[in-house]
Amino acid sequence: MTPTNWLDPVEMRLWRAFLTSTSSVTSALDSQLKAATGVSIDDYDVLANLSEAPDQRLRMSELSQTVVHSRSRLTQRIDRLADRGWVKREKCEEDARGTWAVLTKQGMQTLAEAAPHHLEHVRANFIDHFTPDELEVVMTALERIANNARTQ
Amino acid sequence: MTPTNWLDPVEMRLWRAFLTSTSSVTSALDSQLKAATGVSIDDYDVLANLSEAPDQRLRMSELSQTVVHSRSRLTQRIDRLADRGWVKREKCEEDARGTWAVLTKQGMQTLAEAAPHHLEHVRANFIDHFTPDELEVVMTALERIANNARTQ
DNA sequence: ACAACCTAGTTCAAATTTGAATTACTTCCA
DNA sequence: TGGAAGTAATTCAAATTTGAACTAGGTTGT
Repeated sequence: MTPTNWLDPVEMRLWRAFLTSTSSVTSALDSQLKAATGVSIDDYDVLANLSEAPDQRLRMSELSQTVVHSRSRLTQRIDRLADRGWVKREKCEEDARGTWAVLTKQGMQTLAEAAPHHLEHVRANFIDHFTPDELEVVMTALERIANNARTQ
Repeated sequence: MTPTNWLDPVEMRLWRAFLTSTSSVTSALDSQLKAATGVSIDDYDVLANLSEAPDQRLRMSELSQTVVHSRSRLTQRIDRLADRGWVKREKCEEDARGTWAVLTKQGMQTLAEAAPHHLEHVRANFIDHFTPDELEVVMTALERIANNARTQ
């Protein structure tokens, strides 16, 4: 076995900053969004992705990848969103194994009401702290990371 | 109420990249680490923070802030780590309400065994995808974000 | 000295997530 | 064409997280 390739101090700071910014930003946004609208950030993420998909629908497996949920976790989240009337399931014609998750009118409305609050908080907790230059660099780098993970 | 301050396309890409890179990197690292060592990434984070603290101990409330866990979540995580013999609790002399979470020798050993695997994966999934310039910029920006959240 | 308020940590039940097992289809290929 | 292997999604029980309520100390002002 090769000797451990420790992180140097700068690498370590980057990693720590990533871990901490990640969890503190999402936990702050989650409580703010829940308090204002009753929607969790994971719920919001599902609704937002559906709202932008063609015909406001995505296959369960595709949605589970975009929101980074395990299949069973997504199944159960869609159960709850369906209970609230924000999403419904439809059989998939092309593949009888498949299911579409479809955003309902009510779900669209909920999203529309939540969006202004949420975006305000996304700005306050995240976006507004970048300079324009940083924004570009960080975006590029994080897209590369996200992309790499997606294709693993 | 003021009109919604939507994210422009670049801001949106940054936000999406952050969300996705965040969850896919942590979920990949978590499964790799669990598979190799039986330690979750949250467990690891606790052990690593304790190992670097003076006298390998931190007050529950301080630890809960650094690992971004609610108090009850940390209480229960420490319960489980204590069951495994990796951490123990000690009464705090200065403040009778307080508790120290203390890394045990066994916990230190577990950490030492897990570290090489984990660091390798941190490199493969994250660090190695940055150029040196990006590394600096992203680190600075994310530290600002993390810091801001901490002092809210 | 004591009442009102704050802080540290835990407890408990309900909600959510995990992960292995299961069901029901599809695809591949001999 | 049939059966082995793969994919889509769900189910279920165990593990974890959430959040409100609680216990026990501290702190402050009068």
